[in-house]
Amino acid sequence: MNHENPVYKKEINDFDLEQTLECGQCFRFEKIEEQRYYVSAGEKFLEVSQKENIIEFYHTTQEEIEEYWIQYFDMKRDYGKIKQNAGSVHPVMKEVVQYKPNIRLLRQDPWETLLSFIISQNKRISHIQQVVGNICKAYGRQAVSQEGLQYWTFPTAEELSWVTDEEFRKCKAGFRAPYLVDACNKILQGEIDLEAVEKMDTQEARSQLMKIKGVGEKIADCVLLFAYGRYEVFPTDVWIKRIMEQLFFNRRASIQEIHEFAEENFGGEAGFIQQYLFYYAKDKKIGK
DNA sequence: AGCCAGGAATCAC
DNA sequence: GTGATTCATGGC
Repeated sequence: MNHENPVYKKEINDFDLEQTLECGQCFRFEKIEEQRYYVSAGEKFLEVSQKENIIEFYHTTQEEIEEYWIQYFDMKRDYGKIKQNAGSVHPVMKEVVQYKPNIRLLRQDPWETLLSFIISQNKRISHIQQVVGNICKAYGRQAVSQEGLQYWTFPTAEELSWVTDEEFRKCKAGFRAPYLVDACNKILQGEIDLEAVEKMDTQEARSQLMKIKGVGEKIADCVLLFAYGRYEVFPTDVWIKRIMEQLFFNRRASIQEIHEFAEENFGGEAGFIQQYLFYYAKDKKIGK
């Protein structure tokens, strides 16, 4: 591999590659060494590395970088400002931000994000990765990167149209297998149009996604945040619930209470703050 | 061995 | 409407 000549090289602040890829928002990455990864996303593939505040891309083209990866890594956003705001919305958030969460919100493909987060329910990140990988290997297409490395694309709804409950179980999807079948059916029959969701307001978009079996509020919000850039949503899983109870409530709180609190206090940056809290909670093993 | 995982469907009340 | 139980699988 020619590591002297990246296709793209950029100085960028408030960005940690490892944190960004391994924080549980995406699942198709492979660590090569410290701060060097293969990343698959939709039908695309990339090698990316970081040294200090320099990010480098390999196995891609200038054109693909401009039309895809810049947006994927949300590279044009000033995360210094985001963190500054996050630290000032509430006294407790200062500590969370001082914990150096240099996570960027990836802008991912809606279909891949939807299926990945259906799989995610009641699973740990490493296991989600396994199942998503199994599905790509079984039903995606084999492709070759710019520098001749083989990888698997994420299968489209069409490519999954013949896949049964049983077949998804062979990929270790378990009880989520029928949910995946339902997602494929609703997309293929046009009952849900993932492109149309882009234009809907967030409430309507959420209720569209929740028509799919196995998609509740939390998974819908993950898709809205990670694929549609709806930064006002606040996906509330077990970790977020625990950390919110500990930092802001000092008691048990319902999901609804937490959402209301996030809306009032975090506003349009709730999604970023959610990622910071998730990182903080997991790293400090809150509630474990 | 038993517990739990970036939850949601289902049933009980 | 809320609360407990169940779901498939793997890792600690």
